[in-house]
Amino acid sequence: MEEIPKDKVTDASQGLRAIAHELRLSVLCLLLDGPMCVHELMEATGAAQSNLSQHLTKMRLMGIIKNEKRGQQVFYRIANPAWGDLVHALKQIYCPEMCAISGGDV
Amino acid sequence: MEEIPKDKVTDASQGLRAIAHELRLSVLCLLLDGPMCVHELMEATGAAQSNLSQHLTKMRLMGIIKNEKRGQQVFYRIANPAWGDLVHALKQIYCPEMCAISGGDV
DNA sequence: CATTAATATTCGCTATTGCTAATATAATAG
DNA sequence: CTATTATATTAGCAATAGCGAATATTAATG
Repeated sequence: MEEIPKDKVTDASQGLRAIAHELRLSVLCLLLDGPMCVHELMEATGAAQSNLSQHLTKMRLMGIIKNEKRGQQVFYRIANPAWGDLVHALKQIYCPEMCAISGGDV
Repeated sequence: MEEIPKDKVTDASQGLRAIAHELRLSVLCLLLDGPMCVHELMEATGAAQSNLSQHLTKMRLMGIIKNEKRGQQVFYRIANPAWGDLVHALKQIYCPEMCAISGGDV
């Protein structure tokens, strides 16, 4: 494997912390399907408004998601599509049966 | 995208927490190249023995790594190779220049 | 058995995280 | 301007995480 410079490991570990939370990971997964506004995320997750807002702020400050104001609503979207690959890898680990691996030697 | 059951999101977020730390992520990356014993990890990371041991224990309890005793040494290895894919996705996000994507439409 | 090397565990402390309740801001409607 | 809706921010607290120092355990060696 490639050597990763120390400061990149620092960045990456901080990025991981930003999604290493049940609610924040749920939000990330939801946003993989496209942008959503806060109250849509509230309904989808069942989270309290203040709590959700704080988590969204944290993810935004860590560069995971971006926001865009439209009228009185704020839409959030994933900043880098590569997070989709990471979530996919996570699925392979925690719900392999969902990934339905067609061909692979054990 | 596929819907992920809530309990799987819980598991996955806990798994992420287990690697969302600079030292633990470093250990994960090191172990991607193969098993290592504790003092090798100490040298490679520069971490204090007690501290490293605590982090290894945490990762082991979370099922990220496994250990095997050989003599008075304990070797650690990654429990699921799919963590390599996840680290790869992380590299795409935090050090894209290292991934040297050959062909890809922007 | 005594010593040393490798690793794990416990303790005490500080720092960080996560949550709720309350309050603030901003846009829109009337 | 007032009220309402959508979202953000702040404060205060409980829970968790992370660290070093000290101690315990386990295996090898003499």
